[in-house]
Amino acid sequence: MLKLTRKVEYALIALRHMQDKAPELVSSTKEIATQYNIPLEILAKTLQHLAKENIIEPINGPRGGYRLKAQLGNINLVEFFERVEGPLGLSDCFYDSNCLQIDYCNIRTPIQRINANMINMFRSMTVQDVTN
Amino acid sequence: MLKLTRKVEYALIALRHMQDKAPELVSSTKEIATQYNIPLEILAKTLQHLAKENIIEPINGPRGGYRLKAQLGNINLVEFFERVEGPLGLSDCFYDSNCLQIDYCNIRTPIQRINANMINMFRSMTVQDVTN
DNA sequence: ATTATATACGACAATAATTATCGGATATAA
DNA sequence: TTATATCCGATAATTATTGTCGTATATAAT
Repeated sequence: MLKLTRKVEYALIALRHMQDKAPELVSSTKEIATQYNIPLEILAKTLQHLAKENIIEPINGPRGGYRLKAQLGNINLVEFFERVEGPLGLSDCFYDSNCLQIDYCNIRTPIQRINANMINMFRSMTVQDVTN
Repeated sequence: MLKLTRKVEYALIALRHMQDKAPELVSSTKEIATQYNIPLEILAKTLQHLAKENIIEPINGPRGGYRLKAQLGNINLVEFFERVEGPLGLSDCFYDSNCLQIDYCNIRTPIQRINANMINMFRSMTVQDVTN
């Protein structure tokens, strides 16, 4: 409960790795997977996703890899989580009405308040707060 | 990601249901399950768990059920989540070292900071903030 | 040109966590 | 005695997450 996914963790590890280098230097999937002991294929998918989101820039071919493209200080954690994992919320019912309780639920409003607190908290931090 | 479990939601629904009644009145599992469209057996387990935690009091036999025992305003949400679901944290590595990245991880410290923010936020609210 | 090394990406498989079900026990009010 | 309730371990089903495979495309170096 209330956990980050591996995908998010791998993404953050990779971003921090890139951030620790000079901006023009490139990091390959293999290099990162080896160094942090992350399954190569999963990390590859994750990085491809970040590239599609324009957070990193892919460089094809041998000696290729990725480097940072976006300003990590401009991406707050809610935005980042949603770009990597989709809609964020303590319960699904805030963005999807497929819940058996929804018509009778007596905690929807209070949970929504708490959800708002959580969202605000994550929005007050940027990716750079993690990668620095 | 970052979701509550059904178990926690069912527990909160049940507690609010009890809180809405006069304190000496009893609510049966069946009554709550029916009213909120919750699978009976799961709710039963959840309520048994809450009873073991001394949050509610069981009344055996026909016309039995449960009623509130603890002061919901005295139980903050971190305590509640942990009593219902076990240790709380954005990643397992804060209470369990079974992680392949743990020796090389470059985001452990920053994630721990964020985790602390989240814990503080949930600790600043009580169960009563949900059931009222 | 050829080769080696990289990303790109859809389909699929395995694993783990969550959610739900079953069977039979005990307690007690009517 | 009976009906209705909690109690509780074992297990099954479902879903979400995590991981794998195969193949295609891009490009730098030789």
